[in-house]
Amino acid sequence: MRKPDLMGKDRVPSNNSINKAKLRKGLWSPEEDEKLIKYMLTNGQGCWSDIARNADLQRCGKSCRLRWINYLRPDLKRGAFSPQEEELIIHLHSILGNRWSQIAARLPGRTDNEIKNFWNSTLKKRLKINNTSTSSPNDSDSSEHRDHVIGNIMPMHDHDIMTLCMDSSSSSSISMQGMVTCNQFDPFSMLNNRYDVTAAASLLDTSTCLAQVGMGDGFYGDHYGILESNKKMRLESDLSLPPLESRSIEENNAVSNNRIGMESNNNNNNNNHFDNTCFNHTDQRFKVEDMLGLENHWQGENLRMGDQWDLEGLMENISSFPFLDFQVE
DNA sequence: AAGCCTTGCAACCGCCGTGCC
DNA sequence: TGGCACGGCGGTTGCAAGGCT
Repeated sequence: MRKPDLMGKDRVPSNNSINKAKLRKGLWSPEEDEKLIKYMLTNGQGCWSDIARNADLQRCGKSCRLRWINYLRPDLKRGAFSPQEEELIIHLHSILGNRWSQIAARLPGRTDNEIKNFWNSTLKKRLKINNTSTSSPNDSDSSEHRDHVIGNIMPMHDHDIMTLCMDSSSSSSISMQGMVTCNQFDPFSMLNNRYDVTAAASLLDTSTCLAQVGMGDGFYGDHYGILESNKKMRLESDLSLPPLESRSIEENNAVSNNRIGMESNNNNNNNNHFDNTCFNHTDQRFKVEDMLGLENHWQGENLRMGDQWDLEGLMENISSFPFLDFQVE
């Protein structure tokens, strides 16, 4: 925490920064929060320096952006991280490293700052303790589960991670029927037998779903190379990377701003209520790939929010998945 | 009760990439 | 092509609150 502080205190006003000299630093007051919230809900996201100016905030745009993203955003989750979230963070961190924004993108309602803080203050410490206390001589042969069993934290199966993502992604309102189908197949329980055709088929369902949500993202792009060179060996861990969260609320808000204040909030799936907001995530109409940054042209191209994914159709196009090199009978 | 220590986390800082002029 | 503004990101700081002695 920082004390509210006027920049003028220790800043020498320059000729071209008379306005900057008035910029505040430190903690945000409730009044400032209110101004920013009001402005954002009325006007949506734009140029942050304009927002700071137009909202009558003596803050730099950067500060406004940070405040909004990390604290005021309506879709933010509040409260402690659930065990599933913890496990997901650990899992993602094992894959992504300190790319907090990437991790946050896969944890709906959580910010990179929040995750970073949580990692540095809690998880890092816990893992350190666990690593020193639980290492056993037999650990070496359990490399297949290395990503999921860290210290004595409860191992979480990939489908759990998937489930978590599905649940917590509900605010994005993408129909997850396809995902549910994946879970019904329980593909990960069969992963130990990689070359089992049934497992492969189930796996395909999962990868289809994942690909539909995740392809086009830079990370998957990176991993495509890995998969190309080491497909089968890496399939498990790659498939366990949960889908990206839908785009940030700012972007969603930009779409739904017209509705703000005009519709009641009937989104029962969204736990993150914001007293004076009326975001309606269930009725947004724009392409899935727009939300998810997809640029490929698969059959999901024209899917819209609320549409169901045509898994059967996708299954017919198995060969279109470049990172699957096994054959389905 | 008071002082010290630890923890959690909001916010800042500096760097980098991108777009515009 | 260089300079500037801006947004985004990861690392770091420093305050408040709670715990401990």
